[in-house]
Amino acid sequence: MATIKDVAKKANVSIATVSRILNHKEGYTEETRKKVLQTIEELGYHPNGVARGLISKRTNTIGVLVPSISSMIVSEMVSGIENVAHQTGTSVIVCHTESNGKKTMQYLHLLKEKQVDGIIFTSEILKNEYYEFLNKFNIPVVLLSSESINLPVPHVKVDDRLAAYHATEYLIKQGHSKIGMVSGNRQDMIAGLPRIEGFKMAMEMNQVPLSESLIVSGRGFSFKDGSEAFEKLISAHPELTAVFAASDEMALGIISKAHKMNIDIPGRLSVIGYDNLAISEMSIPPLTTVAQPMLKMGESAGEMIMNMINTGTVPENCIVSHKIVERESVKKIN
Amino acid sequence: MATIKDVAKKANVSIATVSRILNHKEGYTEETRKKVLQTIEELGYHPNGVARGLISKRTNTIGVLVPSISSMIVSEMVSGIENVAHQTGTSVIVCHTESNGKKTMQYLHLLKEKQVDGIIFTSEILKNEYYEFLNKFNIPVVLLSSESINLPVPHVKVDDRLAAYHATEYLIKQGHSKIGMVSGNRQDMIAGLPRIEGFKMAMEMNQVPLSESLIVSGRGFSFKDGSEAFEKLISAHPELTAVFAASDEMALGIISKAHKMNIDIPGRLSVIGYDNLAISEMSIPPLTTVAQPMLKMGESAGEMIMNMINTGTVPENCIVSHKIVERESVKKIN
DNA sequence: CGACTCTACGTAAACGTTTACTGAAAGGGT
DNA sequence: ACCCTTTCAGTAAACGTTTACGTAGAGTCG
Repeated sequence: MATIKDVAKKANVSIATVSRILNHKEGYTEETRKKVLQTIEELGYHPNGVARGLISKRTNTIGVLVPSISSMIVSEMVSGIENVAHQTGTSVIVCHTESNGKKTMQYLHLLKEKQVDGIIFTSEILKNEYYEFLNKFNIPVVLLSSESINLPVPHVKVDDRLAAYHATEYLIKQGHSKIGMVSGNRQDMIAGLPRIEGFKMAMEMNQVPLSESLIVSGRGFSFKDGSEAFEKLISAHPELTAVFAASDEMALGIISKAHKMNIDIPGRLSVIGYDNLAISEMSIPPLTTVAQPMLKMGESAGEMIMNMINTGTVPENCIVSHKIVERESVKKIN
Repeated sequence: MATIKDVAKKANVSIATVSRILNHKEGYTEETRKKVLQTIEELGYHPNGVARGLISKRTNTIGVLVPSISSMIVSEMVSGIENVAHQTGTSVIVCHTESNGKKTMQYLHLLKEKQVDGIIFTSEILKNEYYEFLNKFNIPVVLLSSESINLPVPHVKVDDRLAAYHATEYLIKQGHSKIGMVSGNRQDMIAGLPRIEGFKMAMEMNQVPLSESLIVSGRGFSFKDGSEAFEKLISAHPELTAVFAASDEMALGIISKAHKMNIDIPGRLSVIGYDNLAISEMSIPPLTTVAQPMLKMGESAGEMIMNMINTGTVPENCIVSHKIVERESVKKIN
């Protein structure tokens, strides 16, 4: 395999010159540049990124930690990250952590050993342990679709509380006043609690009757969780005309279960979801839902981490805006 | 940042000894081992993978090239790959190539520069240009859910023709004799043509009437493609009682369109899909489909590439078995 | 007790780059 | 003609490891 030395020898110059040419520094004539470039061509030489990384302390690689939640929700964000990373010749190592925290620490070690330039934490809370590790080694971090209350780590996310507020308000504006919520895990400080709060807030602000029994939460945010939680909800509150689901998958679970129970959607029951996954336009009926711009969020996170790496500064948090995409699962009533 | 030198100095040994201890070679007493391990702990030393990679010519990193097709179909395979990779401390760089071929070559260059130990090509045909490049630099490759007729590159995939044959035969066994197919891109030598062939073969072998107009193909394999192709198919052949869709997404498109046209599924029309994506159990009705064991395929491909890397030998191809998972979108008739 | 074999460890080269430093030649001003 | 500056280019150190080779001391054996 040809190295920079081979090129230098064959072109009758020093390796320094070759390096300079490759890196577009100055200090050579157009003539030698041509000559070197040509022998590079002849030799089929490609620079060795590992050697470069060793001395430059930059690997042009970032790590992304994602939990093994719905692959659908994650893959778009990762695409966004890759989009901006690849523009600068940076590549992305994705690590799927199980909810199990031990694996996360392992991956952190792995990524540190690989000398990644930065790490993006996705949809996962940043434990102190993780932060200390990263901080100790000066590895830039950004949180994507997550946040940290106490640690000085920048994040990009949508305002879940506000989005849930809007979703609920949307239902109310369509004339609904008997509204329930199928929530995700209440313990989840990122996607669980805030959405519940937003729901409650919208109900209260609009003087819609609200009781705790109108909110039933699942174990997670999955299809099955949604389906099961909905069953409880609807049997306790058969009068409901609308439901806010904390995720699209849950909304699909609701639709599926409702179908089995012969509850027409949106005829008798309206459903609004949360996420705007690709599948939400494939459902019957197509799902009205609040859209998180996953791709854009990924891109923002990518840009943030790149900035941190390049400038060493800590950027501002980025709250991206959600919007409600209206399809056919919510009916206007009255 | 602590290096091996710091450890050596503080522990009063040479760097060689530290290295030997770290790599579990022989040549030191238990006593010195303890001492070194302890100072490693004290210093918070972590080995630098880049430096190691430079000399050992192994980066413990593999690249995975995936086309930007349905993210759903891809993410499981990637998970499989990661599963086996991570077991040996290897990490995975995923590159999303657009169908556009130029980007693929770019990524190949990137991955070569990063000195990945091997590359997995997913759902993409291996052009000669790619192969030559990889071959020139001796980078192991395996094809996942793809194959090459003329190039000596091992692959893992299901037998698409056979699987399509079985899917069609399944329909026939349920009593259907008026069967159409909504196929993907005919030009696609991997997932397009073979599935059509399998369909035809099953029809012929079972003496079910077959005409070219019973097969209408979409541009790709998407929801929309399925929906559009189905519209054409059903208007030309309103007598159909069953359809074989070349992908689950297409099947969902069919179901959705059928719903709009007031065609009951499976009451009046049975549908069988292909892929067994997560969403196929979320549809109404839940989709009967051909399951490709994506996760397992990813794992097999991962194992194959690891083998190639470690032994330098070329493993056998791996044809994994599909199976039909029966849900509720196909009705038995007569 | 000398020769020989192990064992435990150190020395230094190598991996393929980047870059600070140095130097030579050329050009320009007086 | 001399000095100063600029431009082009080479030398060598450094990055943090692994590893081939060398060596000193301890143990074994006749």
